[in-house]
Amino acid sequence: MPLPKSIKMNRDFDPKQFLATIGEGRKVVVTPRKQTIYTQGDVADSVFYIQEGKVGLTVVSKIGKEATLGILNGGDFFGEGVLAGQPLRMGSATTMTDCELLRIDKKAMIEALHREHTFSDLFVAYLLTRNIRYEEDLVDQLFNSSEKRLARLLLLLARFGKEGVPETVIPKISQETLAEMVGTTRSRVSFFMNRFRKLGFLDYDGGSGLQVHSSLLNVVLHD
Amino acid sequence: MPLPKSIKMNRDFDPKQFLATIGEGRKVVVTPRKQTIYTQGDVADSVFYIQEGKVGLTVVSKIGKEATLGILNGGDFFGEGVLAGQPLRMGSATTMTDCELLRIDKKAMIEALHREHTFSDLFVAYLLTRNIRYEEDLVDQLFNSSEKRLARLLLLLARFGKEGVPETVIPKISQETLAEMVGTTRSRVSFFMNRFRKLGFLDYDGGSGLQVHSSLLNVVLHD
DNA sequence: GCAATTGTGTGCAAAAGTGAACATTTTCGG
DNA sequence: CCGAAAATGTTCACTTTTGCACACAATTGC
Repeated sequence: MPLPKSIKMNRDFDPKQFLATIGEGRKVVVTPRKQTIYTQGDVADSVFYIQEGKVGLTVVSKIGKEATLGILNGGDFFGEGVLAGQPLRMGSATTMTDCELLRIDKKAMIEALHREHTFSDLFVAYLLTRNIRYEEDLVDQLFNSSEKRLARLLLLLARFGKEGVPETVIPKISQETLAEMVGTTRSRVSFFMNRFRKLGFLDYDGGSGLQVHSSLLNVVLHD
Repeated sequence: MPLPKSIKMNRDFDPKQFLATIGEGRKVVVTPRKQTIYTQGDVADSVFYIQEGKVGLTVVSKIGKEATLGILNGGDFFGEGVLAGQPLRMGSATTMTDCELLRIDKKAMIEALHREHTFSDLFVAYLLTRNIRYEEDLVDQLFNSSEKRLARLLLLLARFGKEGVPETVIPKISQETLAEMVGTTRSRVSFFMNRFRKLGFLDYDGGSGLQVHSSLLNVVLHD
């Protein structure tokens, strides 16, 4: 096998081949949307891999405030903290769409990582991109105002479709969730969303999703 | 080899044994403190491993604001973004003490990860703990006020020595750096530091390091 | 279809945080 | 030991953010 130029995330990875590399201790889980996969505080003993669908990761603070740490897609892992020895889930995982997940026992996961390079690479690639994303999110929090953070989030959500397309539709997401991701209050999100709309940076009218004019919204970020 | 219960960070890892597993493309680098290892925007072609010393990671925003993303210690890696295909350094790395680093070419790193399970485990363990730390930092930013964030940071810095010791000395770190890590202004840090001192949560008098009374400072976090 | 829930648009006072100024105090190289 | 440079303490006007409140949509589940 030729040595790769970098450790690549292979999103066209064939699930069936993948399944074959793990013997016991793995199970396909199919869930409808808005289903809880695990809850903050649960005993942790497995890692999940998303074959299909979107999963949201959230945390609740001592005083009941809620934060959304990220939205994961097909090809992503979650609950991997258990591999570092975390005995309990530090947050909750909920499906945001109908999902097909792969639940892998901790033991089977460690075994698979040792046995299959393809799989190990896939996992390391995921960890690296996740690290980069967390770092970017942290920098965003440290540098930017809530208005800019919201603009960035909308751009990130929009870019999930295609590259280079000037405007994209964002599925459907409540201002409450946006607020939890940006780290601000819902009223603030409502205020900025209306501002962006008035400035023509995006369109929405209660119904369905919202249309983001990326090139225009970008102006907010770069001041 | 028996299968481990979890992927453990092995901080007693023998550097010499480690060196042996990597052929060409690795080099021991010895630097005095306050030395720049790489700067934001540099072309990236290698990963670093800290054998000895402390390294700070910083980022500068477009408007010149500076943030410190973390302080790494012996056994940590940095610059690993290159493995995910990042062509340029997204931040700067600077030694905070005299350091002994291992510089590993990207190619040699990927090779080593494929060849040596011990090394691969070490790296994956590092990525996992780093992920957890970033996640915690992000949650901290989303939930807590700057006073609490400062308290948490001081507790984290203090705990680096021993476990269970009620009070510990933090080396020496400027309020400026603390501010960059907490994500606030220096004047604010000065204000809170004095408050903590008046309340007897910590001691310092210009000179040397500062003494943190962990159990007392903990009160700030838990309100 | 209707009631109950969930989402949105506003306004506003109080709290938190910023940024810049200026006075001291410490550190450190020579 | 001295003076410059770095670090710290303090103040203050100004901005941002929060945490409510309340009035209306829009959606969902009987």
